[in-house]
Amino acid sequence: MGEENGPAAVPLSHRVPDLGALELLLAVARLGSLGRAARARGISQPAASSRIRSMERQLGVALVERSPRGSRLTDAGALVTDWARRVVEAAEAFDAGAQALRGQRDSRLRVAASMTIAEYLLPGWLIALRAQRPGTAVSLLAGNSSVVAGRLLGGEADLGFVEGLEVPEGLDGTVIGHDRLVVVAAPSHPWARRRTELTAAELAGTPLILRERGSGTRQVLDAALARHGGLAEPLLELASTTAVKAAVVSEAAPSVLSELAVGEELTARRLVEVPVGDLRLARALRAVWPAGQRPVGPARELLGLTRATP
Amino acid sequence: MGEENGPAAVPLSHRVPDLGALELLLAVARLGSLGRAARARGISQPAASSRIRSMERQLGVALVERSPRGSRLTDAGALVTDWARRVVEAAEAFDAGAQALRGQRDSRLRVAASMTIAEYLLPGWLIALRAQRPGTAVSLLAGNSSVVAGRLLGGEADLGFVEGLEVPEGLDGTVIGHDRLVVVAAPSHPWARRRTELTAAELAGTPLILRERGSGTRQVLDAALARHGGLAEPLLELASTTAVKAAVVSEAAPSVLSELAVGEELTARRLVEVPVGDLRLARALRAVWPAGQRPVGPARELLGLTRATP
DNA sequence: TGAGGGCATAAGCTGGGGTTATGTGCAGGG
DNA sequence: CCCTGCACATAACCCCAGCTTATGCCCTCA
Repeated sequence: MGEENGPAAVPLSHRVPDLGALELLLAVARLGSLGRAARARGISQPAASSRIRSMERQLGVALVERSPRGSRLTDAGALVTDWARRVVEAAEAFDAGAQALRGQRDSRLRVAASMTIAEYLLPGWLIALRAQRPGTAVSLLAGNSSVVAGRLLGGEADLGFVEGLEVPEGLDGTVIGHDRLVVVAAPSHPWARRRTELTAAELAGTPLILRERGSGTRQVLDAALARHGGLAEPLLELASTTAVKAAVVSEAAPSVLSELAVGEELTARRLVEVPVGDLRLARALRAVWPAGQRPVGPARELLGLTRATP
Repeated sequence: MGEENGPAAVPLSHRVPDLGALELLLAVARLGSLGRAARARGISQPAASSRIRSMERQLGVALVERSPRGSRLTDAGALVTDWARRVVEAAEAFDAGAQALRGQRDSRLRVAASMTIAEYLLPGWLIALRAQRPGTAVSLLAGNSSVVAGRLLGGEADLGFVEGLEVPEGLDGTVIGHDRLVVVAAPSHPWARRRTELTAAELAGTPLILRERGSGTRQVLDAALARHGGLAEPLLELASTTAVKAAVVSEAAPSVLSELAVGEELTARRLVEVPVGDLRLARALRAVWPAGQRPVGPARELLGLTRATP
């Protein structure tokens, strides 16, 4: 630090237009005119005009082609708009999650969910639910299986989501998916080029980069490899999934992570999955509710949205 | 419109903290203190304090637990931080792409890429390149195969990326991955529950939701299904991939889209892939360069980052 | 040729986010 | 035991990004 580091020294937030500008750009792309976009976003036409223009100045690229009959995106503008869409989508997920987190006890739908589900899946469901039943107030509480069970049994939650091998006592549930743990390595790692499948024993014998002991992922891994000689001493123990991913890419050692956490890295090939022949590292993801009380109303609605794989 | 629509009427950008605030929150999570986070982001401690506080007010949730010896995230704060991380990551990709788009002709590395690659893959590569060789100025031009070839042969680009069946005349190249087209349906669609694989003929005979004629995806699909009776009249033709995805979810008709475009939807199970037995809808993604001139310097560097699947 | 849609420019206001200066509370060492 | 250090909060002030209204120009079409 303290070192002049080129343009990278300017923080991200000064180089990327703010969400309002990105949303406006999407509206222009969709509606084909600055004025219409302005109306759609509830601002005046000059405001939209100036905002787009200052975004173009900031990025140093012409985004829209203005004409007396409307505005079209330039080629560069189309590309920028696609990238902007991903930012806005992430912001929508943030918003959906945050709104549920704030949700009061008197919400119409009170959800209790495990961390993994709350983090990766729930925001998407909430967006879908909002599209389907706008105005449904949802509240979210995140915690482990016993916390979820407690809330449901105490009548403080309407629907729960847990990951694990069995349904907690006193609850009914249905499997809505699986959290598969996958062995991942950097594309440059030898394991990424193997022609034969990895064996569980090999995996157990290799020092990995892992979350610290106690994390859900780590526990599953420990248990699954117990019969294969037990997990070798980790090469590195880190506190967050993000840190683990970064280390895998750069440190050239493999790791085992939830498929949900590395989905994007896998499709972009920043990480590569290494198949393991004799090991299935999967936990069921379940929706749960108090035994005998099948969900009704909004809970039933949400449940329907999650039932991807019956 | 014109209708009071509850809290949803407030635009997203007023309900989601701006990027600066999200970055600051990540810094607090990482460093464990408002003051340190403030220094890391180059602002004063009171500014950080007030920013975090106003974010908590905006979200209606306590994010950090202050103590005289530092600040820890609350449970809700950890969740919010995870969601925030995804927004910031999308913004980083935006920034990397936009910066390359602005890049001048005298950049150290001039890249020409097809739309699909520029949209989905290049930003990630550029982030990795920046991590590995900070300060490398990159310029990006997006266009179809012949545009890319023209730039390379004219000496106006150092490295190209194209998708397609063959390497353009005058260029050498290497396959760096595959753009697989996948049949996708809403989880509620009958195809999502099939126990048998779809056949190409069935697919060809079913009205789909598609991009309009002329899009790259559409062309590949047309060609591949020609021998199976040709594509049925589409149920709906839409202008953007996003619109297609939305329609597939709600209209309950399937579509065929690039794996890159639906990766996230698949892992989150908002969409389900339907395997097709007798059809491989894959295009190679290739890095290309003028015949005989193997890339050197930054181009070689970038090429290394993309060689996920040799 | 006049009306209307679409974009740009100008002038003025407002508030969010920044700064410096200063206060409070707790821990640990001399 | 008190003093010093660190971390956070409060106060007072400043600035500019982004908004609004008013207006002008350009092009198209009836």
